Amino acid sequence: MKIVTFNVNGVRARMDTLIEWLKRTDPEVVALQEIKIQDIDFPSSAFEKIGYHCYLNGQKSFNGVAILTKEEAKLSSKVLPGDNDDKQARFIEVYYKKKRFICIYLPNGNPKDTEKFSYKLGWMDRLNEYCHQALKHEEEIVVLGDFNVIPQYNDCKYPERWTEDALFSHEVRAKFNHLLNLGYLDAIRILDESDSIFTQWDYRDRAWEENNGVRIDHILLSPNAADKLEDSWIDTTLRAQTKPSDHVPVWALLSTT
DNA sequence: ATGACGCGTCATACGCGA
Repeated sequence: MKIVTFNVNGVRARMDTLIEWLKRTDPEVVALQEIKIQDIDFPSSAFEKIGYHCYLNGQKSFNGVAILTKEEAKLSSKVLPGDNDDKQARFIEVYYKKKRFICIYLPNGNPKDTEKFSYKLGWMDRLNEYCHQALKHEEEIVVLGDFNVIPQYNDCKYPERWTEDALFSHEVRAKFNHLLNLGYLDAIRILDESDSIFTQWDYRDRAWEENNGVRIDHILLSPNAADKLEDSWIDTTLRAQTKPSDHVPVWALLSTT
């Protein structure tokens, strides 16, 4: 089962790219972030036409997540518990072929001296609690999306430039490590410990040309799901094409036996 | 310290992202 996560930075702006890419690469489960559109306006028919079912948690202008599946899935939640006042569309979960897929767009959190940062920390606490509870059911769990977390020094080109940033702050990295310590495994790092494997490059300052990127899009696997990991990789080719997202897709191949 | 680039919007300036 080939699965992928991709922050598209606006689904409407990316439609031509997305449809061609899906037809060419043929993933079975697709997690999208920053669709930046209301559910009612989401171009579902274009995806249905190429064989996908669409599960949406969108909102106008900002944020918004979706999961696309080849066969019908069961939508199980659009709410990350723990904050009844949270109106931001950053979470969607489906069951598909006896696996639980949790697609997230974790808050950016900058600037650090604002309520945006405390919202990020609270959101991560809620995610950790949710993922902790989920492990008790002995299901195979896949948590994937844009985490807005640079886990380690070699997940960016210039760590010294990120020390005061919400993506690399000690508190944020500690909470990400807490999630790993629950037993979830980083699908990319299981197979590749090398430097300079990034998933996002700023549009500005020739960041792509100079490979000044960060690794912030992740696929985390519960231990029983990690047992089935056959391959994982980051496909950077889309970033060099016309009118790209600033992020690229992160892939995993899971055995179905 | 600042601004650059791209997307979306109660658009032609601004909020937001990373």
